[in-house]
Amino acid sequence: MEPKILSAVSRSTLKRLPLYLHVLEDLHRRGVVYVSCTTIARKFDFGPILVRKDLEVTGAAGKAKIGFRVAGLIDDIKKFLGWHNVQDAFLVGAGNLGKALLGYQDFDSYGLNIVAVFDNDPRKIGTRIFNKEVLALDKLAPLVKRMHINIGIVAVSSEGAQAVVDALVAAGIRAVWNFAPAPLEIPEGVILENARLTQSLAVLTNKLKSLLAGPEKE
Amino acid sequence: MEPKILSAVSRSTLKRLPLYLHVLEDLHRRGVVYVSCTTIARKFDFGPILVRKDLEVTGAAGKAKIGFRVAGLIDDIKKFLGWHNVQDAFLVGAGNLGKALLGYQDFDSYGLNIVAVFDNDPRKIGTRIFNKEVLALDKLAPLVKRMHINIGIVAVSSEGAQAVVDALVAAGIRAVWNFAPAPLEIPEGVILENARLTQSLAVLTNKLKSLLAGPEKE
DNA sequence: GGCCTATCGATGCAATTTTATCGATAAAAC
DNA sequence: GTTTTATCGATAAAATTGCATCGATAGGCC
Ligand SMILES: NC(=O)c1ccc[n+]([C@@H]2O[C@H](COP(=O)([O-])OP(=O)(O)OC[C@H]3O[C@@H](n4cnc5c(N)ncnc54)[C@H](O)[C@@H]3O)[C@@H](O)[C@H]2O)c1
Ligand SMILES: NC(=O)c1ccc[n+]([C@@H]2O[C@H](COP(=O)([O-])OP(=O)(O)OC[C@H]3O[C@@H](n4cnc5c(N)ncnc54)[C@H](O)[C@@H]3O)[C@@H](O)[C@H]2O)c1
Repeated sequence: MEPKILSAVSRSTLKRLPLYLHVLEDLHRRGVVYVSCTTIARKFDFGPILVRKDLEVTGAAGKAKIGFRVAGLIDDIKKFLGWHNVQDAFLVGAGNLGKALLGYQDFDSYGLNIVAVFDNDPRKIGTRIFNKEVLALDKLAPLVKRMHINIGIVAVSSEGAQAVVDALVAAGIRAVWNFAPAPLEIPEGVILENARLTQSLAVLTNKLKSLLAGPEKE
Repeated sequence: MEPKILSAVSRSTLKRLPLYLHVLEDLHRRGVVYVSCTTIARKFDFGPILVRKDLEVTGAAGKAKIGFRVAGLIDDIKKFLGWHNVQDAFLVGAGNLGKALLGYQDFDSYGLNIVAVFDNDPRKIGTRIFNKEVLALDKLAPLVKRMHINIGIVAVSSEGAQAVVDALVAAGIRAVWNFAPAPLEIPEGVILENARLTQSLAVLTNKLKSLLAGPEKE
């Protein structure tokens, strides 16, 4: 079957695919060749039918009784997500979070490669973090064009975030991955995706509140 | 109206509440006293009705024509999320991400306060990060009990994550905020919430792939 | 003061998302 | 070789989520 092209693919499905990928790569490392949706679903709190429906969008095909070939499935998901070819990206903001992102080894297996860091703090410009030199913002636009960069990562404070996004867009960036909590504006035709940690935290603390308040009922 | 208690509150709603909070706190800083759902919704790509429905669960009440009192709404959301009282939390994993989390100033406004850090790397134990000493894992259980800690944050590598969660649960932790990509098992009655950056990245790269492949169609 | 307009809050409808059902198929068991 | 069982793939049902409508209300306007 062909993978879905112009994305009627739901966000929920898209967000579950990397979960499967992690499980699959673990199985692959352990030498497992075939896997069923039932086996994958056991790792999560939802059922095998949902897994099957999700995998459908990637174009992967399984066989009755034996399931999907692990290696093939990994390839299909990665291709569908665009992780089979690693994309170069620019990072803006060399603070605490920026450093962590720079030092993260695994991004390449998620199709991402941070090739340069920018900051507006003169004390940081010129220093090296994880063997990458921190560059001034006026280098951003020419380098985006010269290196044909599509992805910009925003890890600056909330106040600076909109200005940084505007600069990235003006420079020709096609997609922005934003870590600041502020809601940002972006023109048509450019992708904005927010990595909001606090959303996850909100779910946690709310559940915890209920748990601590009334563990007797359910 | 009373806030919803035993949570039939959807995850989607829960995840939008912190977004509103950020907008509201911005308005509050700028001296705005009343705000309507329409105004809030303008910052996002969904409508005022959804905002109103979301706010309903917090128990906040607005007035016709003028909307909600900003300060009151902030309080109501924070109370609903459990962010009005700051909870102490333990962090396990003093690596790149762990350092970033430790250095994050704003957690207290999200109801979280990291009070101690643990690691199993003997070279890290005893060092100080952001003025907090890195402790050995055998200190974990007694301190959880002594300090009545409810929240554990996992920022260790995937391989170590399950063992760390097990240790946290054994020590009496009630809720785990996990940053490792591995799917973890947790017993009934303990909350597990995964902060998965790669989910957000998956949405981004997939959209970008579609954008780069066919910008002609929509 | 009466009318107009923006907004809330409630109810009902539409779309999306998840779950269940069922026949087909391929491997395993007997 | 036949039966049994696990799984896929498709379709249909159920549940959830998001959206629209409508009356009520409070403030602004004439
Ligand atoms: N640290 C975390 O764990 C964490 C967690 C969730 C969200 N965030 C968010 O990520 C962002 C960064 O957090 P952080 O802890 O790294 O903050 P930080 O203060 O340590 O770093 C911010 C960096 O951005 C730079 N900067 C600020 N404005 C800039 C601009 N206009 N142009 C270029 N550079 C600019 C600063 O010089 C600094 O180096 C914040 O918006 C924060 O809310 C951080
Ligand atoms: N750095 C990032 O930007 C980033 C982004 C997304 C997810 N993550 C995830 O967060 C986790 C941590 O990432 P990182 O970049 O900080 O890695 P890291 O290697 O820098 O840090 C891991 C730390 O955990 C400690 N550790 C390992 N096993 C342990 C155990 N069993 N008990 C106690 N401590 C243990 C190590 O000593 C080390 O200090 C990983 O699972 C990673 O996949 C990181």
